[in-house]
Amino acid sequence: MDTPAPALPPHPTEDVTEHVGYRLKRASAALRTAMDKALREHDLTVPQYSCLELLDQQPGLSNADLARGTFVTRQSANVVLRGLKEAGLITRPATTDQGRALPVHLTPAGKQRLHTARTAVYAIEERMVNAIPGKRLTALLKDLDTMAEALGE
Amino acid sequence: MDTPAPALPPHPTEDVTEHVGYRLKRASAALRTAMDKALREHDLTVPQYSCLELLDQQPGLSNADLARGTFVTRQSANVVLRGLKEAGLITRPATTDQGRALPVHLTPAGKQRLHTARTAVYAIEERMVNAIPGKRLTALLKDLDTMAEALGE
DNA sequence: TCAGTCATGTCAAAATGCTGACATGGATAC
DNA sequence: GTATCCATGTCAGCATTTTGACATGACTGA
Repeated sequence: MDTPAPALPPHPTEDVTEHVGYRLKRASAALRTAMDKALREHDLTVPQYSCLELLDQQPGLSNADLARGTFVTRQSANVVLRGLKEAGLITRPATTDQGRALPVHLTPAGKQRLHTARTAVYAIEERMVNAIPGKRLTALLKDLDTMAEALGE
Repeated sequence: MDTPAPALPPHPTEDVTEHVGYRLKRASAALRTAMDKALREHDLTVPQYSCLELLDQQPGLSNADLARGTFVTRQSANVVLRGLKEAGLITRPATTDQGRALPVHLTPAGKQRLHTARTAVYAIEERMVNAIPGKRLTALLKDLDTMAEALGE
């Protein structure tokens, strides 16, 4: 009798909390909570911060671009942008010559706010990164990417 | 002149999309979307499914327990439970002898619904798991856990 | 006994996000 | 040219989730 091993079933445990999905959600929720708390002191929400960060690196992104980049719908992104404009952190033309996409840019105030908030956020990410063996970091990043792609329709 | 290397900075890239937080969010969002789509055919939302799954493994959990287990507030969990009760998938006493916590249980219909929906969800998780080198799965699970703990105050 | 603390359940209001729908500008096929 | 398709921005309505607040039951320490 030698079936090589009890052959851990494809879905190993009956304990949901052992599943990848659960762990993923848990880690993600923890990050979200930590960022939320940290950003509150800078009067920013997580989606707002995410938009600022993307705009800092790629000025001129459109609403739809930002929606894709922050993993929400165009409609949700639109609301975020309205808030950021209201706060004077971004500019957005009412019209454009070419196409429909309206390019968004950070104002000086926007850059300022982002730069101060960033230190708080980076401190959080540092806590995360330092907690895992440096050796595995790149593998972790790759695996997260791989999973995301495997699910992308 | 021989600084040993460009000495990859503690926060390696200026590209946000390379950060762990971004990848985490991306993977989590992809999973959420996939589950949402799959569960819709079973008339369940992701939080509803999560509650059913937890209750199947640990009958008698309270609303607060489920809130912690699904990473939402007590108030949100309460709304979810109301929906599940409305749909006849769970039972929840109006009062209790001991304490305030009201134990929730699955109805036969609840178990039934869970079992059919589960196959759809497991198929998704399978896509995820199969995409990553089996060797790294346990390390990945551990790292996700480690990160969550590192952030939990 | 009794005051203080904690966890639970719940109400109300606000914020946030999504689905569905529509109009417009651009690109493409014919 | 024109018909079709796609991406964008936006409106409206609905669902979900959170924050803030309050009352209740249980435990603890004085």
